[in-house]
Amino acid sequence: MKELLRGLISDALAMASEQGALELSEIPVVEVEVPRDSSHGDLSSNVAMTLARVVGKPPRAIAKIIVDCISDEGGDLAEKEIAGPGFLNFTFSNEAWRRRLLSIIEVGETYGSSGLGKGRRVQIEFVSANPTGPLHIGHGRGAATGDALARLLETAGYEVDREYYVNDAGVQITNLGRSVYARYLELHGREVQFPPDGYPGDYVIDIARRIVAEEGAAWLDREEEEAVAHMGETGGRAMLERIKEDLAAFSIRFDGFTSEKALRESGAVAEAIADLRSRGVMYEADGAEWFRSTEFGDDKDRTVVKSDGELTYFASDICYHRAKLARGYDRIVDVWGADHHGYIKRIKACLAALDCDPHAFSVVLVQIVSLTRDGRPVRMGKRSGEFVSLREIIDEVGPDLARFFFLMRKSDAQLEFDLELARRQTAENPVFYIQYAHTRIAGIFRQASERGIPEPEISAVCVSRLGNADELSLIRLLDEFPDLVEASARALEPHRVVFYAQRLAGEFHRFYARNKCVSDDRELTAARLLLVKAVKQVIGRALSMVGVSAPERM
RNA sequence: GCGCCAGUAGCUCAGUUGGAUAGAGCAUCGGCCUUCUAAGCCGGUGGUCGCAGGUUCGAGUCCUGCCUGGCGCGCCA
Repeated sequence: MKELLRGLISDALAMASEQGALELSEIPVVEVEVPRDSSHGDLSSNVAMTLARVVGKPPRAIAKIIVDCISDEGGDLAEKEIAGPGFLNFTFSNEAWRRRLLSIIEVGETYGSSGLGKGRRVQIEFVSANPTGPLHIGHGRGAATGDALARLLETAGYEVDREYYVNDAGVQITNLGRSVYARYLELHGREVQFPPDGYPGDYVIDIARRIVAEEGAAWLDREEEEAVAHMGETGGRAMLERIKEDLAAFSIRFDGFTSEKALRESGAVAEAIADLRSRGVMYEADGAEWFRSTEFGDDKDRTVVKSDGELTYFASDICYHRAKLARGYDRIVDVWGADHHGYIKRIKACLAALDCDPHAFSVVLVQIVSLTRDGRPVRMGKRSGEFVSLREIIDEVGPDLARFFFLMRKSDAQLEFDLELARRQTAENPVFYIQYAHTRIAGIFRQASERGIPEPEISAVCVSRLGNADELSLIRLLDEFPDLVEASARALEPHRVVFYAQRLAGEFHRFYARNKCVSDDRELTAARLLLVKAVKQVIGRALSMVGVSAPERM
């Protein structure tokens, strides 16, 4: 409807300009929005106010001219008024809303999809947790966010690849190896000092047990270094498998896993560094090699090759992001824990040095989840070995609830997740509130079919009985859906979809409480069935966009 | 010290990228089942939008300075 109104206003401006009522060198972009207060009509525009300075007339006078020039041949408008400092408030005719509903139903399953992305390819990298331990609740939020972003961008017309970057090289894997080795020795009755940087979790013992079961005591006689390397590798592989299982339990799939180790061993990292050298953005100092990232907006230059010849973590990152570019993505989105925000500048710098358009790269930061149980904080952190795994959350509250809670706040705001509350409070749970709306509509259709009422055909005649306030509110909200999807995609903010779903469910429950869908009035029944069918479809779509199921029965 | 994020109702949070009288859920108080699922609906209570300036027709939103909280500032990963 926004588009429709923008057209009417633009035409009016053109006419006013032609008639000399307004002196316009060009027709400006007309902004139209849903007013907060419904007494201000269905849509309002501030053009008259923004034009005031350009045309040199008071806003209300301009508004008057525009209103007089609007030619509403289709009968779409019921009211047009000038209000306050110069707002133009419009109310559409019921007929216009009914036409809108029909067009929504005709679009069908794909309603809400858009061509915003124009089929461009975007890669979303998320989770990317080190394979040194199971996923914890923070990773869960990243997973829910990344996956929802992927779904959102797909809906907005992008072609999306989901990728997990595996940090399976370097110190942390060695530490895992040392930890497993220590447990391995313990299992063979040896007294050992557990490594100070080791991972104390029980899962490390599980890995050691597995190695004992499969390989016996063979490693007792080998060199420690060799054993540690082996156990790091085995452990990392085992952890990655477990991570994949946890993700599967969360219904999250990836199109690809890129291994840091593989990047290093293939020589790709060396190649990336050579590339930067050839671009003249590397230099040597203090025996190390640096990337001149300050030239691209970073706060300080960054070490790429240490003075002992070892590569830094950043070196792999340069390579990985360079590889993303080489794969031809039009956009790159990285979902990171907020504690990594300090890395944004250096990655941007590296991409800029590689001639990548800075707008093509975005980082979505996911803030800490503070987990509480019975109102008391649950401590987290792999170091302490005392953390709540994603798996425990899923087992406790289920994937739908977990996903929904992770997405209930914008991702860069801290989130409090109380497990007991999530479980206990099921009666007033927002997830169920939305799902219940979907279920109720399914119930309406069950009722209709029991009474032998046929699926209504889509026609103008059919919806002609719609027009009360509850019905119109629903159509208005349905109308907003495509804009909502686009805005969420543009802002990379999936939580907006959650809030929309809550609003729509609320509007439906109100409608449901006051209006009977299936009645003896066959025309009205058919009309309302069409309406709620559209509502069901959109609620279902919104839920699926955040990865939450939409049940037919509860 | 520098940088990033946040500060909105008792609590948890939205706020359509600068719009009109700042919203929702929870909590609390009071109503509503002869009706397609009451996991629901309707109403009441509740606010110095951290503080102070500035920008303009108009600021929760933008700019500056301060206050508070979280995080980050390695030849760690």
